[in-house]
Amino acid sequence: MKAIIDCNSFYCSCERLFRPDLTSKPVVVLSNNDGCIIARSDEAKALGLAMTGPYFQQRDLLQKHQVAVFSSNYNLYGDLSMRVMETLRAVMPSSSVEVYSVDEAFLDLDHIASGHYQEFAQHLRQTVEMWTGIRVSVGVAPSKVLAKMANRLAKKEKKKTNCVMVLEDGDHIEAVMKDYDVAELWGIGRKYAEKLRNHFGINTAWQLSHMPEEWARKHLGGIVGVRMIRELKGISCIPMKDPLENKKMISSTRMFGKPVFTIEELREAVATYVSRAAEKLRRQGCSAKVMDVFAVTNGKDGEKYAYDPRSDHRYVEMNHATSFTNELISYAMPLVESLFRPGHKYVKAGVILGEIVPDASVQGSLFDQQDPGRRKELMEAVDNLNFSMRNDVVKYVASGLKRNWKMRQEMRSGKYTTRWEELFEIK
DNA sequence: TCTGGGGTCCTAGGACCC
DNA sequence: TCTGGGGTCCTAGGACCC
Repeated sequence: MKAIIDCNSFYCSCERLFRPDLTSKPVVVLSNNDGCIIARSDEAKALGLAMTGPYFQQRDLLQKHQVAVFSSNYNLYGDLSMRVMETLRAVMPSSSVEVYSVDEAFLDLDHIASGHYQEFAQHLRQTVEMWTGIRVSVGVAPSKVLAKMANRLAKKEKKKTNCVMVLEDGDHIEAVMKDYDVAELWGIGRKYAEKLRNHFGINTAWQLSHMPEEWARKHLGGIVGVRMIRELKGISCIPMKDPLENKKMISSTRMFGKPVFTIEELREAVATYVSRAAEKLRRQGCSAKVMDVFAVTNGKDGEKYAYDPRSDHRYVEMNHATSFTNELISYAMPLVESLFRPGHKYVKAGVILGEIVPDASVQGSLFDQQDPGRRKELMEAVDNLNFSMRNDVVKYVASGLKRNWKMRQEMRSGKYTTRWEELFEIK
């Protein structure tokens, strides 16, 4: 059996942890740049606030109902996420925990005897809440897809289910699936949902589960669709992922707080993103061989916003895989030069690192001038300073000092758990 | 003039997730 | 005025090879 454990309105719960006065009040958290609403508490959902709705369009409604609004505070969420995951690893055999996202983990329950799932899931839920203050919901079922379904149902009826739903018995599963909208399945997005409904008259999970595999292969993304059908039948075929796997691609991209028109500013921004991506790369002990830099323009007046993040990009394969910030920046800058077009209004830029390999297997270059050992120490020192003090306490000049383009974050809460100077105070 | 079949590798793009 | 960021996996199709 598989379980998925999922934090309830995670970002909102994190904010509330340090603002107990907001318990059972509506709370929302905004995306970077304070652009969209990306998390809503139950109370905010009840007010009819749309997920990923643009903030400025809903501002009136938010004010009218005195909703507490926060800019996203990823340092805080990341730290609390780690605590939740550590709790799971303490209660479970740690190899059976797959961290799936910042607020979710799949669990392998093979060590639990049939008939004890409910009890175990409740125990998990209570332990996480007690140790971290974060409330979670648990779904248990024979496959990941069905566990996700159970989890969603548990969340929908928190009172009735006490945030846990176990789907074990065949009749129970059938009854639930007959009533479950196919569009809400994990793995069925907007496009497939439309196609299923309009072309094939499939509306429920139950109907979908009875389609032939060959049909799924043809119409539902090939092997992905076949797996979906099997998972719905309770045959687990989406494996648990190895937690030690490294990322295959690392990126850092941002909308600008204000549009950028000059190459100097674009250079600064890209150098900053390179630094950030390189940090992530070093954190997983890897180097990258290729780099892609892109910039998104906002057309001329009246023209539709071209939201293809790769619409204008340049790509370089480096002499050898590296994770040194200065080296990566020196590869990135010529890309910016060749990308930049005077007179354009840039609204976003980013960098993507690819062909990522563990440091241990990087081939040294014959023509390397600097001693890589020394540079490694330098990078570690920089990372440590930036981690323990304040972000970007040490940075490269190329990444700029003024940073006019930096994103807006007007309502960010304190980094209560990761920065001494922002420690939570009780008076 | 006639002009195969099988394989691999790469990239772009589409779909999905949170 | 103002619409996020960071990923994954899969397929189709082109280029190239023998």
